[in-house]
Amino acid sequence: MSATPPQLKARKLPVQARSAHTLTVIFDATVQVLLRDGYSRLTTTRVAERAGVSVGSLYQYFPNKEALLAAVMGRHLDHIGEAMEQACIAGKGQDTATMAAQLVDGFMDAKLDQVGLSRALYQLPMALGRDEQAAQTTERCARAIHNMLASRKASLEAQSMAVFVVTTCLIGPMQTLLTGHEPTPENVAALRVELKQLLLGYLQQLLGETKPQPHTVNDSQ
Amino acid sequence: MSATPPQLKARKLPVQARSAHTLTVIFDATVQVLLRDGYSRLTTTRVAERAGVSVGSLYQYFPNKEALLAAVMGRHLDHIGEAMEQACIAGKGQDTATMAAQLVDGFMDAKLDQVGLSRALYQLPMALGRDEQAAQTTERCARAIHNMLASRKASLEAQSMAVFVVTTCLIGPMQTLLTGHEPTPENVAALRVELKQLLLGYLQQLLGETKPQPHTVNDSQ
DNA sequence: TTAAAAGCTGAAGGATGCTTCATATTATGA
DNA sequence: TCATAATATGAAGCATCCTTCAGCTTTTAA
Repeated sequence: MSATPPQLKARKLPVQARSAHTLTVIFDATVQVLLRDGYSRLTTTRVAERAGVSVGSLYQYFPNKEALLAAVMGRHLDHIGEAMEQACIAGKGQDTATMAAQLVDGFMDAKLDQVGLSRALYQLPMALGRDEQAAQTTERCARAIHNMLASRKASLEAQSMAVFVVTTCLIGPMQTLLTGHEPTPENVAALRVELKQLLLGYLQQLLGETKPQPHTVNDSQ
Repeated sequence: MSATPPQLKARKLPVQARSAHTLTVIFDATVQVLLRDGYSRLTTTRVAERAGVSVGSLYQYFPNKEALLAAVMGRHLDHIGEAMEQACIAGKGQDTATMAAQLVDGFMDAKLDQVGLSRALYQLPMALGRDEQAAQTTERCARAIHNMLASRKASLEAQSMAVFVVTTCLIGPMQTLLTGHEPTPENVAALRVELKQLLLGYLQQLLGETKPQPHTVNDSQ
């Protein structure tokens, strides 16, 4: 199922405690370097240095730099996947509000108890300057959206997080769609419909068109 | 406002038609290389080659490779920003369904009339193999979610796009939050609340707890 | 105790790729 | 027409960095 390309497979599995430790420090160092220096300055030498091991050790467990990154990302993705599966099991058969809460908390918790790694991986593409641009565009869109919504409801100042959600909740679906196989017109059309439903429901709540749905805000942790 | 770091600024602006054309072909070539060969194989030499100009020409307009990427991404972001502002203007003062439709279509159209570029930029981080992993995790989460929802509603087979939206709509907000400044606990808590509202509303529709909201599905293009 | 296995080291090979600059070509406008 | 500015060229310098490997140290288990 998880068919990892051959060049990305681990070269050797640790058998002694010593090497398991080495593997751990290499992982940690990779994340640190990613966070402190960014992807473009992540070199095998630098990782090894930060980890306090020699480059040779690194290459004992990873056939190449790419495999190292793949492993780090794989770990994180597994963590997310695990968390979501648990959340869904916990939500199974429950009421809708609980399901929603499980999904949100499951995802956010999983991301947040690996904040450093999460940030590093998201920023992976955004070498300095580019993430700045992206942030500015988000700001710009948020302003425009706030402005539009203010035409219908004056007291939006306290709702900046809601505007933020409106601004960003379309990103994930589109990103995922576009990252996969070239999207078909049918998929695109279907996605349009669903996203409109998604936003419509949320905006109606936000603009006070529906009475607040009865649900307990389950503040886990 | 758009404070581009000095090393990323264009080195020289075209004054003759000839150089304007050169700039265009360089942009196009960059996108092509990004799509065909991926980020890791995007070299200035290769871009110049594909563009049919010399490397020197490239460096006449961009101080370095990073600036080239920044420019390409900047263009795309501007396009998105522009589109969203227009959408918001069009939606201003309209009914909620229209607003939702404007936002969705505005965003999707903007992304889609630069599909190639969109895909290239999203994949930028995901050198071969890593995007595969990500896709698998999405699949995994979608299955879990489908399973959970099926405990409440049997006929979900026809709703795969809805499940997809549930699976992915949390990504954007978290990604954006984490990519910016280190998130505060207050922001995190507020986001939890909002995302639960977002999902709750959508899930209620999906599970048939609310009568379908009256809204015209505005199929632009 | 000791041979074999596992793990570690880091200098150096080799490849790649960014960037420069001296030179050549083309365009402008007086 | 001609001087000047704009633009284009691409070989080569320079730096970086991935990766290997022969030898050394530590652990295992017999």
